[in-house]
This record gives sequence, structure tokens and C-alpha cells, in this order.
Amino acid sequence: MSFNEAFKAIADPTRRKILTLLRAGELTAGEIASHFAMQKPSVSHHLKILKQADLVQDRREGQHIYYSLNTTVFQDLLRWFYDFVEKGEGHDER
Amino acid sequence: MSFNEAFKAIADPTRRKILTLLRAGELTAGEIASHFAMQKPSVSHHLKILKQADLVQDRREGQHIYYSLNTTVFQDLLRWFYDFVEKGEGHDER
DNA sequence: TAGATAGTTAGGAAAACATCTAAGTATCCG
DNA sequence: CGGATACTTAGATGTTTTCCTAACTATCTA
Repeated sequence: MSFNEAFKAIADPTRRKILTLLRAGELTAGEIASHFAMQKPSVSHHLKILKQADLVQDRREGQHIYYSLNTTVFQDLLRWFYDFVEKGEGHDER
Repeated sequence: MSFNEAFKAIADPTRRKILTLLRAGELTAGEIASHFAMQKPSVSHHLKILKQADLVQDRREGQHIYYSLNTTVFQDLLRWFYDFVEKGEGHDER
């Protein structure tokens, strides 16, 4: 369910850049938006999609909303790719 | 270039299912199509996208075209996710 | 060579998506 | 309260994606 949403969320280059930015630590929506040429509502839309996919979480602090990575879903995705690299040539099907 | 294409290719559930099918070994286009309710040209289209993303390769043998995984791009993608899990929180040594 | 089989290409309709502007909500501060 | 700041929601628009049917290419076989 959320697995498919995560894959779709990551398909967009803007959203991948947002995730990369967040690797350094949490950022406000405005700070994130400042890294892009597009308007703030568009960035907000991307943040919403990342949040629905459980790739990020948000936290309000006064007027600011801080976004940060939620690495648990990344681990699930990591495993999905790992299984291809690991079992790519083998015949170990249970 | 191919990195973004790969992410887009993997975003579609049908294409992910194709990749999963190919983990067991190479399959013809027809065998792949038989696993889906959609028409053959639609599956062919998905195969084309996977091929352009370098996630699969194809090989003709008589009337049949065999598709198989190309795991090298999977390794690149794997690394991308790994960097999030590794540097994100850094407290799971595995 | 003709017909059958395997698969792709072409063209088009419907749905999903990314982006914009305008308007709304939430919070702070004087 | 009223204005400023931070951000989101709503609605519209152009683009991309997915899927279909019809037609095409390639190969095998009789």
C-alpha cells in the first residue's frame, strides 16, 4: 500500500532532491522551497506526497513546519533492491 | 540520465511485477504478458520502458524474444537507498 | 510462397501528474 | 485587534502516462 506510494514519490526528481537535502538534517518548508525555481505551493505539494508515502515526517514549531526523513520506509525499499542484486542469477526460489 | 529513467520505470506496479517475474530467470514477452490481464501491446510498452532504463535486456531466438534482468542498474539504485539508511540515523549496524 | 505465431509500432482516449495563481489557515508580535 | 510571515489548500491548465485496437514486421513451417 504505502510501498507503491513510496515508489511513485521517489520517481520525481524534485522529490528525490528534497530527500537528498533532508539527509543533512531537518529543514523548514521555506528552506526546502528556496532550493527550487518553482513556486512554494508546488513544493508544498511535493512535500505532501512524500509525507503520504511515509518518506518524511513533519513537525510544527511556531510558524515553521520542519520536515525530516523517516528512514524506516527507506529500509523496506533498500531490501527490495537488495533482493534483485543478491538473487539476480541464483535459482533459490522458495 | 538513465538514473532518472530507472526510477520512473520502477514507479509502475506492472513493471515492478515484471521485474519480479524475471528474478526466476529469463522469460519471453509472451510468457510475461500471460501474467497480466492487460493486452500484449501494453505489456510490450512496459518492456520497452524497462529496456530503455537498462533494467532488462532482450535477446531474440527465432520467433521469441527473451527478456532478462540487468542487475548493474539495480546496484546503483541500491546504493542510492543505502546512503539514506546508513547516514540517516546511523544506529543500525546490520 | 502462404498461413500461422510472436511480438512491436502507431494512433488515440482517458486518467494521472506537475505547476501556476489566488485564496485560506495558523502563528507571532506590536 | 491588525498586520506580517510561513505555509497549505483549491482550482485551472498543459503535459505525461497508461491502456486500448488496428496494423505492421519478423520468423517458422508446410
